[in-house]
Amino acid sequence: MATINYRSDLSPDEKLLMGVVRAAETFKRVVSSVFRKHQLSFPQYNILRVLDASTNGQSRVTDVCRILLVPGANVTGLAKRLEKNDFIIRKSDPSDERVTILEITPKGKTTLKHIEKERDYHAHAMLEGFPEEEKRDLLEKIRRLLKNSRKAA
Amino acid sequence: MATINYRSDLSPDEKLLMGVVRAAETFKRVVSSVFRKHQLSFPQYNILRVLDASTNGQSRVTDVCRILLVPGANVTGLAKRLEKNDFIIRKSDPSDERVTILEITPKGKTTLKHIEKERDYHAHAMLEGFPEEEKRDLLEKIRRLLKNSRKAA
DNA sequence: CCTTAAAAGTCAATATATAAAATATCAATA
DNA sequence: TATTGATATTTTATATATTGACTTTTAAGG
Repeated sequence: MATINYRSDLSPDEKLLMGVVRAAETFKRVVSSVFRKHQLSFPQYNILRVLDASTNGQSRVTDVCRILLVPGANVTGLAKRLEKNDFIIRKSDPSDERVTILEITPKGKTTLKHIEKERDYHAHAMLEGFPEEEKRDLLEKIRRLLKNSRKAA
Repeated sequence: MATINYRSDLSPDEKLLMGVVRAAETFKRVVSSVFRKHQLSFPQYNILRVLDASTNGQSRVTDVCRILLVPGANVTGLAKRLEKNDFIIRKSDPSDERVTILEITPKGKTTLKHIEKERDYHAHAMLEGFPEEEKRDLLEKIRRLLKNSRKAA
Protein backbone atom coordinates (compact mmCIF):
# COMPACT_ATOMS: atom_id res chain seq x y z
CA MET A 1 0.00 0.00 0.00
CA ALA A 2 1.34 3.38 -0.97
CA THR A 3 0.45 5.53 1.99
CA ILE A 4 1.00 3.08 4.78
CA ASN A 5 4.00 4.93 6.20
CA TYR A 6 2.44 8.33 5.81
CA ARG A 7 0.24 10.17 8.28
CA SER A 8 -0.94 13.57 7.17
CA ASP A 9 -0.24 16.18 9.83
CA LEU A 10 -1.75 19.16 8.08
CA SER A 11 -3.65 21.65 10.17
CA PRO A 12 -7.38 21.80 9.38
CA ASP A 13 -7.03 25.10 7.52
CA GLU A 14 -4.08 23.88 5.53
CA LYS A 15 -5.83 20.63 4.73
CA LEU A 16 -8.73 22.54 3.29
CA LEU A 17 -6.57 24.83 1.18
CA MET A 18 -4.35 22.03 -0.05
CA GLY A 19 -7.54 20.23 -1.00
CA VAL A 20 -8.56 23.20 -3.11
CA VAL A 21 -5.15 23.15 -4.80
CA ARG A 22 -5.41 19.44 -5.54
CA ALA A 23 -8.93 19.68 -6.88
CA ALA A 24 -7.86 22.54 -9.13
CA GLU A 25 -4.83 20.70 -10.46
CA THR A 26 -6.72 17.52 -11.07
CA PHE A 27 -9.39 19.42 -12.95
CA LYS A 28 -6.74 21.17 -14.98
CA ARG A 29 -5.23 17.84 -15.95
CA VAL A 30 -8.59 16.48 -17.04
CA VAL A 31 -9.58 19.36 -19.28
CA SER A 32 -6.03 19.82 -20.54
CA SER A 33 -6.30 16.44 -22.18
CA VAL A 34 -9.23 17.81 -24.16
CA PHE A 35 -7.43 21.02 -25.11
CA ARG A 36 -4.31 19.18 -26.16
CA LYS A 37 -6.19 17.37 -28.89
CA HIS A 38 -6.69 20.78 -30.45
CA GLN A 39 -3.05 21.88 -29.92
CA LEU A 40 -3.96 24.14 -27.01
CA SER A 41 -2.63 24.20 -23.46
CA PHE A 42 -4.72 25.19 -20.47
CA PRO A 43 -3.36 28.75 -20.21
CA GLN A 44 -3.55 29.18 -23.98
CA TYR A 45 -7.18 28.15 -23.89
CA ASN A 46 -7.91 30.70 -21.17
CA ILE A 47 -6.39 33.49 -23.21
CA LEU A 48 -8.50 32.48 -26.20
CA ARG A 49 -11.60 32.51 -24.01
CA VAL A 50 -10.89 36.02 -22.83
CA LEU A 51 -10.36 37.28 -26.36
CA ASP A 52 -13.46 35.50 -27.64
CA ALA A 53 -15.51 37.21 -24.92
CA SER A 54 -14.03 40.65 -25.67
CA THR A 55 -15.58 43.14 -28.07
CA ASN A 56 -14.24 42.58 -31.60
CA GLY A 57 -12.32 39.60 -30.24
CA GLN A 58 -9.57 41.96 -29.13
CA SER A 59 -7.90 42.78 -25.87
CA ARG A 60 -4.72 44.39 -24.64
CA VAL A 61 -2.11 42.21 -22.98
CA THR A 62 -2.56 44.14 -19.75
CA ASP A 63 -6.28 43.51 -19.69
CA VAL A 64 -5.84 39.80 -20.35
CA CYS A 65 -3.47 39.71 -17.39
CA ARG A 66 -5.88 41.50 -15.11
CA ILE A 67 -8.76 39.24 -16.03
CA LEU A 68 -6.79 36.02 -15.66
CA LEU A 69 -4.79 37.18 -12.62
CA VAL A 70 -1.51 36.21 -14.26
CA PRO A 71 1.67 38.27 -14.42
CA GLY A 72 2.33 39.93 -17.74
CA ALA A 73 5.65 38.25 -18.40
CA ASN A 74 3.72 35.03 -18.80
CA VAL A 75 1.57 36.25 -21.61
CA THR A 76 4.37 37.23 -23.96
CA GLY A 77 5.45 33.66 -24.64
CA LEU A 78 1.93 32.28 -24.60
CA ALA A 79 0.78 34.85 -27.12
CA LYS A 80 3.73 34.14 -29.38
CA ARG A 81 2.95 30.43 -29.47
CA LEU A 82 -0.73 31.15 -30.03
CA GLU A 83 0.21 33.39 -32.93
CA LYS A 84 2.58 30.83 -34.41
CA ASN A 85 -0.30 28.36 -34.53
CA ASP A 86 -2.67 30.97 -36.02
CA PHE A 87 -5.05 31.07 -33.07
CA ILE A 88 -4.49 34.80 -32.58
CA ILE A 89 -2.73 37.73 -34.19
CA ARG A 90 -0.69 40.33 -32.35
CA LYS A 91 -0.60 43.96 -33.38
CA SER A 92 0.47 47.27 -32.00
CA ASP A 93 -2.13 49.80 -30.88
CA PRO A 94 -1.70 52.84 -33.15
CA SER A 95 -3.09 55.17 -30.52
CA ASP A 96 -0.59 54.02 -27.91
CA GLU A 97 2.43 52.28 -29.25
CA ARG A 98 3.37 50.79 -25.91
CA VAL A 99 0.34 48.57 -26.16
CA THR A 100 0.13 45.14 -27.78
CA ILE A 101 -3.32 44.05 -28.86
CA LEU A 102 -4.22 40.39 -29.13
CA GLU A 103 -7.02 39.33 -31.47
CA ILE A 104 -8.54 35.91 -31.87
CA THR A 105 -8.61 34.53 -35.43
CA PRO A 106 -11.42 32.61 -37.14
CA LYS A 107 -9.40 29.45 -36.55
CA GLY A 108 -9.26 30.35 -32.87
CA LYS A 109 -13.00 30.81 -32.73
CA THR A 110 -13.85 27.57 -34.47
CA THR A 111 -11.38 25.70 -32.27
CA LEU A 112 -13.19 27.00 -29.19
CA LYS A 113 -16.48 25.81 -30.69
CA HIS A 114 -15.09 22.35 -31.31
CA ILE A 115 -13.86 22.14 -27.73
CA GLU A 116 -17.07 23.38 -26.18
CA LYS A 117 -19.08 20.19 -25.99
CA GLU A 118 -16.36 17.99 -24.60
CA ARG A 119 -15.31 20.65 -22.12
CA ASP A 120 -18.87 20.93 -20.81
CA TYR A 121 -19.05 17.17 -20.51
CA HIS A 122 -16.00 17.08 -18.24
CA ALA A 123 -17.08 20.09 -16.19
CA HIS A 124 -20.43 18.43 -15.69
CA ALA A 125 -18.80 15.14 -14.71
CA MET A 126 -16.72 16.84 -12.07
CA LEU A 127 -19.87 18.33 -10.57
CA GLU A 128 -21.82 15.11 -10.63
CA GLY A 129 -23.93 14.76 -7.51
CA PHE A 130 -24.01 18.49 -6.85
CA PRO A 131 -27.54 19.89 -6.95
CA GLU A 132 -27.91 23.49 -8.09
CA GLU A 133 -28.19 24.78 -4.58
CA GLU A 134 -24.89 23.20 -3.55
CA LYS A 135 -23.15 24.61 -6.59
CA ARG A 136 -24.33 28.09 -5.73
CA ASP A 137 -23.13 27.63 -2.18
CA LEU A 138 -19.73 26.33 -3.31
CA LEU A 139 -19.29 29.17 -5.77
CA GLU A 140 -20.08 31.68 -3.05
CA LYS A 141 -17.49 30.17 -0.72
CA ILE A 142 -14.84 30.00 -3.45
CA ARG A 143 -15.40 33.65 -4.24
CA ARG A 144 -14.95 34.54 -0.61
CA LEU A 145 -11.70 32.54 -0.52
CA LEU A 146 -10.47 34.34 -3.60
CA LYS A 147 -11.34 37.72 -2.14
CA ASN A 148 -9.50 36.90 1.08
CA SER A 149 -6.40 35.71 -0.67
CA ARG A 150 -6.21 38.69 -2.98
CA LYS A 151 -6.38 40.87 0.06
CA ALA A 152 -3.59 38.83 1.66
CA ALA A 153 -1.40 39.00 -1.44
CA MET B 1 -11.36 50.40 -16.85
CA ALA B 2 -9.83 47.01 -17.32
CA THR B 3 -12.78 44.75 -17.85
CA ILE B 4 -15.14 47.07 -19.62
CA ASN B 5 -14.91 45.28 -22.96
CA TYR B 6 -15.12 41.83 -21.47
CA ARG B 7 -18.25 39.85 -20.72
CA SER B 8 -17.67 36.46 -19.20
CA ASP B 9 -19.62 33.82 -21.08
CA LEU B 10 -18.61 30.85 -19.00
CA SER B 11 -21.25 28.25 -18.27
CA PRO B 12 -22.22 28.03 -14.60
CA ASP B 13 -20.30 24.78 -14.12
CA GLU B 14 -17.22 26.14 -15.82
CA LYS B 15 -17.42 29.35 -13.84
CA LEU B 16 -17.39 27.38 -10.63
CA LEU B 17 -14.46 25.22 -11.64
CA MET B 18 -12.45 28.13 -13.01
CA GLY B 19 -13.10 29.83 -9.69
CA VAL B 20 -11.58 26.88 -7.89
CA VAL B 21 -8.54 27.09 -10.15
CA ARG B 22 -8.13 30.79 -9.52
CA ALA B 23 -8.50 30.48 -5.78
CA ALA B 24 -5.92 27.70 -5.76
CA GLU B 25 -3.43 29.65 -7.82
CA THR B 26 -3.84 32.79 -5.78
CA PHE B 27 -3.30 30.84 -2.59
CA LYS B 28 -0.22 29.22 -4.08
CA ARG B 29 1.18 32.62 -4.92
CA VAL B 30 0.61 33.90 -1.40
CA VAL B 31 2.26 31.03 0.44
CA SER B 32 5.01 30.72 -2.16
CA SER B 33 6.24 34.12 -1.11
CA VAL B 34 6.70 32.70 2.37
CA PHE B 35 8.48 29.58 1.14
CA ARG B 36 10.77 31.53 -1.12
CA LYS B 37 12.28 33.35 1.83
CA HIS B 38 13.56 29.94 2.94
CA GLN B 39 14.80 28.95 -0.55
CA LEU B 40 11.86 26.60 -1.11
CA SER B 41 9.31 26.51 -3.91
CA PHE B 42 5.72 25.38 -3.45
CA PRO B 43 6.26 21.87 -4.87
CA GLN B 44 9.53 21.51 -2.98
CA TYR B 45 7.75 22.40 0.24
CA ASN B 46 5.10 19.77 -0.43
CA ILE B 47 7.70 17.09 -0.89
CA LEU B 48 9.35 18.08 2.39
CA ARG B 49 5.99 17.90 4.12
CA VAL B 50 5.39 14.38 2.85
CA LEU B 51 8.82 13.21 3.99
CA ASP B 52 8.44 14.90 7.36
CA ALA B 53 5.16 13.05 7.89
CA SER B 54 6.62 9.69 6.84
CA THR B 55 8.12 7.17 9.24
CA ASN B 56 11.85 7.86 9.70
CA GLY B 57 11.42 10.87 7.45
CA GLN B 58 11.80 8.60 4.44
CA SER B 59 9.71 7.76 1.43
CA ARG B 60 10.16 6.24 -2.00
CA VAL B 61 9.83 8.50 -5.04
CA THR B 62 6.85 6.49 -6.20
CA ASP B 63 5.02 6.97 -2.93
CA VAL B 64 5.67 10.70 -2.92
CA CYS B 65 4.16 10.80 -6.39
CA ARG B 66 1.09 8.89 -5.36
CA ILE B 67 0.49 11.07 -2.32
CA LEU B 68 0.97 14.36 -4.14
CA LEU B 69 -0.70 13.22 -7.38
CA VAL B 70 2.24 14.36 -9.47
CA PRO B 71 3.98 12.48 -12.28
CA GLY B 72 7.28 10.87 -11.34
CA ALA B 73 9.40 12.73 -13.85
CA ASN B 74 8.64 15.87 -11.88
CA VAL B 75 10.05 14.56 -8.68
CA THR B 76 13.43 13.68 -10.12
CA GLY B 77 14.39 17.28 -10.73
CA LEU B 78 12.72 18.59 -7.60
CA ALA B 79 14.52 16.03 -5.46
CA LYS B 80 17.85 16.90 -7.04
CA ARG B 81 17.44 20.56 -6.24
CA LEU B 82 16.28 19.74 -2.73
CA GLU B 83 19.36 17.59 -2.28
CA LYS B 84 21.66 20.26 -3.67
CA ASN B 85 20.37 22.63 -0.99
CA ASP B 86 20.70 19.98 1.74
CA PHE B 87 16.99 19.74 2.50
CA ILE B 88 16.92 16.01 1.70
CA ILE B 89 19.27 13.17 0.81
CA ARG B 90 18.67 10.60 -1.92
CA LYS B 91 19.76 6.99 -1.62
CA SER B 92 19.16 3.68 -3.28
CA ASP B 93 17.06 1.02 -1.57
CA PRO B 94 19.37 -1.99 -0.99
CA SER B 95 16.45 -4.41 -1.02
CA ASP B 96 15.22 -3.20 -4.42
CA GLU B 97 17.77 -1.38 -6.47
CA ARG B 98 15.20 0.14 -8.77
CA VAL B 99 13.98 2.26 -5.88
CA THR B 100 15.20 5.72 -4.87
CA ILE B 101 14.52 6.70 -1.27
CA LEU B 102 14.20 10.34 -0.26
CA GLU B 103 14.95 11.36 3.32
CA ILE B 104 14.49 14.74 4.96
CA THR B 105 17.57 16.18 6.66
CA PRO B 106 17.74 18.05 10.00
CA LYS B 107 18.04 21.27 8.00
CA GLY B 108 14.86 20.30 6.16
CA LYS B 109 13.04 19.70 9.42
CA THR B 110 14.09 22.96 11.03
CA THR B 111 13.20 24.87 7.87
CA LEU B 112 9.69 23.44 8.03
CA LYS B 113 9.47 24.56 11.66
CA HIS B 114 10.54 28.08 10.79
CA ILE B 115 7.93 28.27 8.06
CA GLU B 116 5.12 26.88 10.18
CA LYS B 117 3.92 30.00 11.94
CA GLU B 118 3.85 32.26 8.92
CA ARG B 119 2.21 29.59 6.81
CA ASP B 120 -0.57 29.17 9.36
CA TYR B 121 -1.05 32.89 9.48
CA HIS B 122 -1.68 33.04 5.73
CA ALA B 123 -3.89 29.97 5.70
CA HIS B 124 -5.92 31.48 8.49
CA ALA B 125 -6.17 34.81 6.68
CA MET B 126 -7.53 33.12 3.57
CA LEU B 127 -10.24 31.50 5.67
CA GLU B 128 -11.18 34.65 7.50
CA GLY B 129 -14.92 34.86 7.98
CA PHE B 130 -15.42 31.10 7.67
CA PRO B 131 -16.87 29.58 10.83
CA GLU B 132 -15.89 25.99 11.58
CA GLU B 133 -19.10 24.63 10.20
CA GLU B 134 -18.58 26.31 6.84
CA LYS B 135 -15.02 25.03 6.64
CA ARG B 136 -16.21 21.49 7.22
CA ASP B 137 -18.85 21.91 4.55
CA LEU B 138 -16.35 23.37 2.07
CA LEU B 139 -13.86 20.59 2.71
CA GLU B 140 -16.53 17.99 2.13
CA LYS B 141 -17.51 19.54 -1.19
CA ILE B 142 -13.89 19.88 -2.30
CA ARG B 143 -13.30 16.23 -1.55
CA ARG B 144 -16.31 15.27 -3.61
CA LEU B 145 -14.98 17.38 -6.48
CA LEU B 146 -11.63 15.70 -6.24
CA LYS B 147 -13.19 12.26 -6.21
CA ASN B 148 -15.27 13.07 -9.27
CA SER B 149 -12.34 14.42 -11.23
CA ARG B 150 -10.08 11.50 -10.43
CA LYS B 151 -12.81 9.25 -11.70
CA ALA B 152 -13.05 11.33 -14.86
CA ALA B 153 -9.31 11.29 -15.46
C1' DC C 1 17.85 -21.09 -16.20
C1' DC C 2 16.00 -17.99 -20.07
C1' DT C 3 12.65 -14.90 -21.86
C1' DT C 4 9.51 -11.54 -21.22
C1' DA C 5 6.67 -8.18 -18.97
C1' DA C 6 6.22 -5.03 -15.48
C1' DA C 7 7.99 -1.55 -12.27
C1' DA C 8 10.98 2.45 -10.76
C1' DG C 9 13.39 5.96 -12.02
C1' DT C 10 15.92 9.08 -15.15
C1' DC C 11 16.60 11.82 -19.36
C1' DA C 12 15.41 14.91 -23.15
C1' DA C 13 12.47 18.15 -25.40
C1' DT C 14 9.03 21.49 -25.01
C1' DA C 15 5.86 24.58 -22.52
C1' DT C 16 4.98 27.25 -18.66
C1' DA C 17 5.75 30.34 -14.37
C1' DT C 18 8.30 33.85 -12.00
C1' DA C 19 11.36 37.60 -10.75
C1' DA C 20 14.40 41.03 -12.16
C1' DA C 21 16.10 43.91 -15.51
C1' DA C 22 15.75 46.20 -19.95
C1' DT C 23 13.20 48.75 -23.59
C1' DA C 24 9.98 51.83 -25.43
C1' DT C 25 6.38 55.03 -25.11
C1' DC C 26 3.46 58.28 -22.93
C1' DA C 27 2.14 62.19 -19.72
C1' DA C 28 3.14 65.99 -17.00
C1' DT C 29 5.75 69.82 -15.90
C1' DA C 30 9.46 72.89 -15.00
C1' DT D 1 11.64 71.63 -25.01
C1' DA D 2 14.05 68.61 -21.96
C1' DT D 3 13.39 65.94 -18.09
C1' DT D 4 11.25 63.08 -15.00
C1' DG D 5 8.26 59.51 -13.73
C1' DA D 6 4.88 56.20 -14.77
C1' DT D 7 3.00 52.43 -18.14
C1' DA D 8 3.17 48.50 -21.20
C1' DT D 9 5.62 45.05 -22.74
C1' DT D 10 9.62 42.16 -23.63
C1' DT D 11 13.84 39.85 -22.32
C1' DT D 12 16.72 36.90 -19.46
C1' DA D 13 17.56 33.41 -16.31
C1' DT D 14 15.95 29.80 -13.48
C1' DA D 15 12.40 26.56 -11.80
C1' DT D 16 8.69 23.75 -12.86
C1' DA D 17 5.32 20.64 -15.59
C1' DT D 18 4.48 17.16 -19.08
C1' DT D 19 5.17 13.66 -22.46
C1' DG D 20 7.58 9.96 -24.22
C1' DA D 21 11.68 7.34 -24.70
C1' DC D 22 15.14 4.76 -22.30
C1' DT D 23 17.85 1.94 -18.53
C1' DT D 24 18.00 -0.97 -14.86
C1' DT D 25 16.04 -4.16 -11.94
C1' DT D 26 12.54 -7.32 -10.42
C1' DA D 27 9.01 -10.82 -10.94
C1' DA D 28 6.65 -14.49 -13.52
C1' DG D 29 6.28 -18.34 -16.75
C1' DG D 30 7.88 -21.69 -19.55
